[in-house]
Amino acid sequence: MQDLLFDFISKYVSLTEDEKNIIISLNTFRTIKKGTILLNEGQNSNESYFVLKGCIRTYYIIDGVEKTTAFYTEMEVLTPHCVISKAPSEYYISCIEDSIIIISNPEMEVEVFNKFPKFESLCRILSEELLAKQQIDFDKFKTSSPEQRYLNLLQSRPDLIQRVPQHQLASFLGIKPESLSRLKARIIEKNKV
Amino acid sequence: MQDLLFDFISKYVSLTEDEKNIIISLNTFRTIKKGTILLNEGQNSNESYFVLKGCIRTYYIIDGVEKTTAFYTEMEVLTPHCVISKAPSEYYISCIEDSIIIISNPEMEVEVFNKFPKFESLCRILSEELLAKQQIDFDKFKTSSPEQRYLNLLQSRPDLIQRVPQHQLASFLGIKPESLSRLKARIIEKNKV
DNA sequence: ATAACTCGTTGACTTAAGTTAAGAAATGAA
DNA sequence: TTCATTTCTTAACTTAAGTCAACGAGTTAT
Repeated sequence: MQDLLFDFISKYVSLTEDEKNIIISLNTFRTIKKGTILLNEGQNSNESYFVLKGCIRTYYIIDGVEKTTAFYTEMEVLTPHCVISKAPSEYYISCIEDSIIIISNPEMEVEVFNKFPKFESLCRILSEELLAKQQIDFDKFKTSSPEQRYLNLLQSRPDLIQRVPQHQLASFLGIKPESLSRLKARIIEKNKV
Repeated sequence: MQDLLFDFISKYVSLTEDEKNIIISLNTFRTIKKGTILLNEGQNSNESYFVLKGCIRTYYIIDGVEKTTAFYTEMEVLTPHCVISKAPSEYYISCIEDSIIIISNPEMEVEVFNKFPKFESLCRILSEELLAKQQIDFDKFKTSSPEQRYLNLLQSRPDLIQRVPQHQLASFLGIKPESLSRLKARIIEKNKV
C-alpha cells in the first residue's frame, strides 16, 4: 500500500530508505468504511486527507439540501478550509467508498519539515500545482454550460460518473438532479439523430 | 511602495533588514500601463505576478469571444498555469489599470529559497491558503445562482464592480453581459416593491 | 416478505439565461 | 468638436434550468 504513496512522491522528489521509514513510522495510514463522516459542519479539525484508495467528498447542507462540491480519489489531497482558517468548518467530508486514507496534521508536518526540508519543498510544489490546476478547472466551469461540463467530465474523469450517485454528480456540476437527468436524455437523443 | 510588500509579508514571517534588502536588490518592481498584455495565448512564460497596485485579469478567447475568468488586485498573486505545466498558455493576461507589479520567476525563487529557506515556508503557506480559499470560492460558485453570485460579489469585492467593465464581470460570474444587465434590473425592481 | 427509503426519471409548468438585433450612453481618438 | 468604438441596456424570442409532483426500480431495515 505504501508503495502507492512512494511512487507518487517519487514524481517530485527522491526519498532515501531512511526517509521512507520515517513516513511509515508516523503510522498515519487508515482504512475508512464507506459512509464514515470525517468532518462535520461546525467542527474544528486540523486533519488533512490523502486518498490512497477510495473516494471522499465534501458537501454542504444548504436549506436542508445536500450540495456536493468536490470528490477526492486516488492520489488526491484535501486540506479542509477550516484547517487553514482555524474557523469551524462550513462543510462536511464523508467517505463514499471503503477507502485507505493518510491522515496528517500541521504539527506532524512541521516536525517532518524540520527533519527533512525537502518535504516542505514537495508540499510547496504540490500546492502550487494544485492551485494552478484548480484555477483551470474553475475557469472551465465558468465558461461552460452544464451540458458541456458533463461532457467534459465524461472525458476527464469518466470513473467518477460510474462510482458516484447521480444526485451528487449533479450538484458537483452546479445543477439539480432533474436537470442532469434531462441533460443526459438530451445528449442521447442528439446522438440518435 | 516596497512597504506595501513588506507589510503583507510580515503577516506571515518576519524579515530582517538584510532580507528586505535582498528582495529590493532583485529589482523586480515594474510599473505597467493599462492595456498591456502580460501573457498571450500559446505563449510559454515563467513569470509570476504579484499585484502591488492596480488590477490584472486572465481571459480566454473562445469562439472569438473574450471570457474573463479572474481578476487580481492589490496584494494578490498569480502564477499562470503555463509556468507550472511548462505548456503553452491557454489564456491571456492583461493589465486593466495602470499598475505596479512584482514580476518573478522560478529561478529567482529557487535562488531566494536557498539563501532564505524561510521564503519557501512563506510560499508554501501562501499557496495552501490560496488553495483552500479558492476551493471555497469555487464551492460558492457551484451552489449559487447567477443572481446570488452577483449579490455575493457586491458584498465580498464591491470595488471590482466599480473598477471593472460589466461585460468582463459577466463572464467572471459565468453569464452573458445581457443577462447581467437584466439581473441587475431585476434586483432594482425587487427592492422598489 | 413487506414496508420504508433512496435514487433516478419523466412530465407540466415557471423562471431565467442564451441569442440576436437594435439603439442609447460613455469613452477615446482625430 | 466630431466621428468611431466600446460598453451597456432593452426587447423579442428560444432554450434550458428550476420547481413540484408522481412513479418505478432498487436498497435497506424490520
